[in-house]
Amino acid sequence: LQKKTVTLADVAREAGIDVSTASRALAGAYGVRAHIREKVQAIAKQLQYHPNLVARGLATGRSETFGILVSDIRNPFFAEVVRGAEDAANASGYGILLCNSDLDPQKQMRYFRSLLNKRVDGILMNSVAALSRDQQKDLAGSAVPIVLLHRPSGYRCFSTVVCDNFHGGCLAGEHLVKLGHRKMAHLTSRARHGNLTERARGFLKAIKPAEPVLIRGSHSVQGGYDMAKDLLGRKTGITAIFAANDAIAFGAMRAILEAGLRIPDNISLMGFDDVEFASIVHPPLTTISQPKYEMGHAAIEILSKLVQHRDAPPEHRMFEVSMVERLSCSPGRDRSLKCLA
Amino acid sequence: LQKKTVTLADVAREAGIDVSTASRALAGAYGVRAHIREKVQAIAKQLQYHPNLVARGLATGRSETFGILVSDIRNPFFAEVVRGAEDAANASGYGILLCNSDLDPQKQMRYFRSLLNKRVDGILMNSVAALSRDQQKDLAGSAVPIVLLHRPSGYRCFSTVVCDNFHGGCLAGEHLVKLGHRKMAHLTSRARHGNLTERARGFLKAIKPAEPVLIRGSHSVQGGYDMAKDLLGRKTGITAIFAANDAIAFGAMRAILEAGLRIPDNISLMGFDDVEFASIVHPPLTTISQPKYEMGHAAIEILSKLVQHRDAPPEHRMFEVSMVERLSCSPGRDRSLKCLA
DNA sequence: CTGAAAGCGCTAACAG
DNA sequence: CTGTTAGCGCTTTCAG
Repeated sequence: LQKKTVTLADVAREAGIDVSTASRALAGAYGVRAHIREKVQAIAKQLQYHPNLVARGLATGRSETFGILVSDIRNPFFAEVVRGAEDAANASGYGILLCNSDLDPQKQMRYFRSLLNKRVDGILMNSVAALSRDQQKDLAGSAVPIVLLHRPSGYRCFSTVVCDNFHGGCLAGEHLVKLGHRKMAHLTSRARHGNLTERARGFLKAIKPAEPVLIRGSHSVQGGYDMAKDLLGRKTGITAIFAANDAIAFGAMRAILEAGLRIPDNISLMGFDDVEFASIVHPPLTTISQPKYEMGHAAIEILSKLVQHRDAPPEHRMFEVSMVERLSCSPGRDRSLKCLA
Repeated sequence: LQKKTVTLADVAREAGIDVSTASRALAGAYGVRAHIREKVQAIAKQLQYHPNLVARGLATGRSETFGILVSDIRNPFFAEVVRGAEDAANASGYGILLCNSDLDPQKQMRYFRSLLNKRVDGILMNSVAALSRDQQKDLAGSAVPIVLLHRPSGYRCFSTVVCDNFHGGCLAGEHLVKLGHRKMAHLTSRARHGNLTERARGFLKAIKPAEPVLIRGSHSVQGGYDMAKDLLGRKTGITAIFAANDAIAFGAMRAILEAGLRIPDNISLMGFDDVEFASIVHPPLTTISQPKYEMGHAAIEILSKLVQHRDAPPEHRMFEVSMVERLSCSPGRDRSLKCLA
């Protein structure tokens, strides 16, 4: 923490040896006599030597840094993933360069480019779905390992970390059906979005032969609010709602309460993700839980591995989901009459 | 995005000039004939040249990167601040290295050190309160500009970005008093924490001569839950609670509801921060709003300025707060009898 | 205005 | 085992 930074040359001079020897001595032994290594290490500590990682990066071609490109860190889902990623990175001596893309293709590509220019050793992106075919090809053509948080439709050269979205959708559907619900709605994204599509597929399959009222909008709190308001205005007589993620569910919750209805008495509500606030809202939200922190962690582990073995094939990890039952759902069949919607 | 990276030397060779000239040409003119500059720029684009920022960093001593050291990005408050910071950084061509310290002094110092080793151009830290005198001196002694999100008690060499916590506390107190509350509680942190202390001071002053029941714990959702549970168990007869931040308020909210009480009918509740979920919980939380995004933005602006003028004095910016009134508070005086607490 | 040369601090082949 | 020699790719004096 000194003003005048001490370099490896200083250490070497003080020890009366060459910088290359000093480098090796500090690098972790191998090919340097024990007593001289210890001496160098002692001097390094005494002089408070700290390697200039920029210089090392230039010499080695590795920056000991990963890039993370999410749509918005304010989304609690990503915050959790990023935290898991950061912890994993830190444990392996890596740093994290954070970028927020808002899923804007332009921004995404610009950030990607700048991460490349900074010579990151790998990149974790939440989605390439908004990118054109050519843009995706550009990413694929770059030399850096990339792991995605969804299954891309096209290129197979990306690694992926996902949860079992399909199964999650099934769990939600099965739960609501078991509770006796027959007329249900599903609130999901308008945009093409691999994960949410899978959730919808699982849900549809599970509630068959029933068919949900399908509403599409923005997969955000505001979007959930808008969709639910629209839904309630239509008087469809549904008794339960499955929101494609918790944010949508929170928005829907507000719309439902504002409409003078009660959860779960009049309408049952389920979410997906299990963000922290799912347990804090009132009523606490029944939702499908995915291991966000672990997924971020796993993504970085994959990148670390890929850095070691440059030629290793992309890796794919799928995490199990589970339903966490709280208080936002109740039996549906016999109550359907009471439904004011 | 090509496999074989093209260097400045490639561009120079193609243009038939020296790398130094090419460097200047791309750097932004100055001292190079217009037509040759354009030629170089054209070739650079055609060859898809992208500067290696690690190399540039080594040469210039600047990394075009800021470090951000927050306790936990999963805290929505910090997510918002970081997003503002990232946007500001990006706008000036900077990147953001994100670290989560959990306010653990060891971790904090380790991260700080590693940011220094990566040669970041400045650091945004949320707090140094957990650090010892000596550790703070270490930070102060480093050459990088540092901006803090609170007023440190000791060293004056840090820049700061804060909101008017004292005034925010006053606003909360005045509001509750105006509503007729006389017996109130304040839920705050156990740890020394500049910002929260200020809020408490403002609150105390505003409700004078009334004296609040003061409860201390962890400034988190769980902490709020525990504190409120403790409080309600004591049967103090309070009719309103001012939580030192929204997280505490959310926890308190759950404890209150679990105790079979209603907000605001039995107990009024106020928070501080105005995170997104303050408007989503039920009832929506009345709280003191501080401009989180703008504060992160401002912090980076200060760092950018400090990078330019290395010798400029530390800068201090205080942001105004405002009360946003939602539905978690109601008149207190005549209801005090109804209070079951 | 432009080229030559030096160097940022470190690593990595290659001799000795 | 250790020192010598080359760079990594870029910026930046300093001459010409």
